[in-house]
Amino acid sequence: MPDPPPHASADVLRRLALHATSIATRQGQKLALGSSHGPSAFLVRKGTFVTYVTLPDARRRIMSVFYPGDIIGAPLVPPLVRAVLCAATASGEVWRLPWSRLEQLAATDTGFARLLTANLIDQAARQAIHALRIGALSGTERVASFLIELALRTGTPLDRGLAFELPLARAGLADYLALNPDTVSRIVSRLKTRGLLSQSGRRHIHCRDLDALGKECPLSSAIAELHLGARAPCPKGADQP
Amino acid sequence: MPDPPPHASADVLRRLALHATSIATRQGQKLALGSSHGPSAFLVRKGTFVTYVTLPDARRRIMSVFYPGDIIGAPLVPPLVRAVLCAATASGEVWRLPWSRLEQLAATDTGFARLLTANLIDQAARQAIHALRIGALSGTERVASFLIELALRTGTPLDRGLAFELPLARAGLADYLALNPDTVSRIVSRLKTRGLLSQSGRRHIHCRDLDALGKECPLSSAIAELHLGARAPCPKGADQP
DNA sequence: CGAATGGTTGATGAAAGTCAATACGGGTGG
DNA sequence: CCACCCGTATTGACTTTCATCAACCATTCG
Repeated sequence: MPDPPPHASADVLRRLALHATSIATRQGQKLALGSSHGPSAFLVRKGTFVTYVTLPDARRRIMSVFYPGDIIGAPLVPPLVRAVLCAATASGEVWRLPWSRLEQLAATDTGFARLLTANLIDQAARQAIHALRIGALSGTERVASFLIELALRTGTPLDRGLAFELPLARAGLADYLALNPDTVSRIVSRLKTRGLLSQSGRRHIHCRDLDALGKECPLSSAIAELHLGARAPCPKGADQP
Repeated sequence: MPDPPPHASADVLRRLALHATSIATRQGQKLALGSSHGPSAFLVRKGTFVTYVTLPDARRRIMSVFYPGDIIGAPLVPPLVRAVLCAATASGEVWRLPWSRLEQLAATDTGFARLLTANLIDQAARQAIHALRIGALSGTERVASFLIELALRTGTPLDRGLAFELPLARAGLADYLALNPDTVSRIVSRLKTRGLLSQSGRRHIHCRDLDALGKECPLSSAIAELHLGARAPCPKGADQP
């Protein structure tokens, strides 16, 4: 770990809260990356969010998944292809502020600047891992690596393993992992048959033995290193801007 | 284009030159991303460079391609998997300086800070395009999109088209495009047969009609938008640090 | 000129995509 | 609380694409 985990200190958050508006989100809600007042920045507080683009031939690709603590800046999202920020989980919360305000804060508030840099570097690393996932792994390996990521980031201990919610439906998983919905379904079924996962309802996954799942993909140790330190969501202390 | 093209102004470069060491590189030369003095930063002056990682199962993946004007910071390269920076073209030149020095410069020199930010955002956009390339395009589309990128970035006008050098051999192309060397070879052959490309020697490509090549891939307009503005290599004016 | 490296190409197989029929889950209204 | 309905998920049959292996060819460099 090059840097301490990106735990926003409560102080920094309190200062940030002075400039931000809290937004409660529902599943599928889209958030404009910019308005007439210029580009926006978002801090994820609760839930999972994704950015996606739609290609000329109507294919959709999910570019990134964001977790609590992540900072999303309109200028950092692919500026060419039309990108959309969208709430993935049933309920979520983000803080929004103008990108210019965020830049200003970064210039004047050392604590915030450090937080921002650490988070952006963390995101770049995740992006790199994801590029590897898509470019170098088989379907099963891709699914396994993402499930491990979700388990470590968002999971809660249960019965000697981890339980977590899928922030994406089959089609969303497929769009993120560069696979087909049918293929994702087959792969998940196979993992369940082999006893590596169990599912209750459509979105609840329980993985009894994360190490066994880790054996399914060559990137598991890198993913563990990245996400273990970052597990804690935003610290409490500045709950309402 | 959100920002002016990242032409380093000669002034900024002159200031940067005071802190940097020039390194002439040959094909395949590896550059350490950090030393005992801490992480390094590089500014590409001439030639093409790549970063790659080697997966546990010995597969190699090229993560990024860098062109003149790009700034490479050790902390920004995937910090988990062991990454290597490597000169791709026969001869190249980079300036190296300690990452801490670069940070310091960015904090005190507004012109340089702007240059750095613009370049990092440009790189992020290219990274996003590349993720799309690998995740959403077929083999032929991937190859076409990369050739268009190279033509626009590094090509010189020739006979109503563009001529350029491949910075990577077949295996390198394959590692970057998430394909097999054999498959890349087949695809390039097919493009040549169809008259979209012609090749002289092993690494010289001539594309008579870039629009025709553009029709082979859905991302061509995004790529054109990104790379057209950035064609000019580093301006002259501070040639030796 | 000849060895070595890298490129091409054909035959084959495995993995994932596509299409279509069917099953399930979760919400709604009776 | 149950029955129904819609959207989503699963699964099978088939096709396409790409990877693999192996043999052969072309460049380049000593």
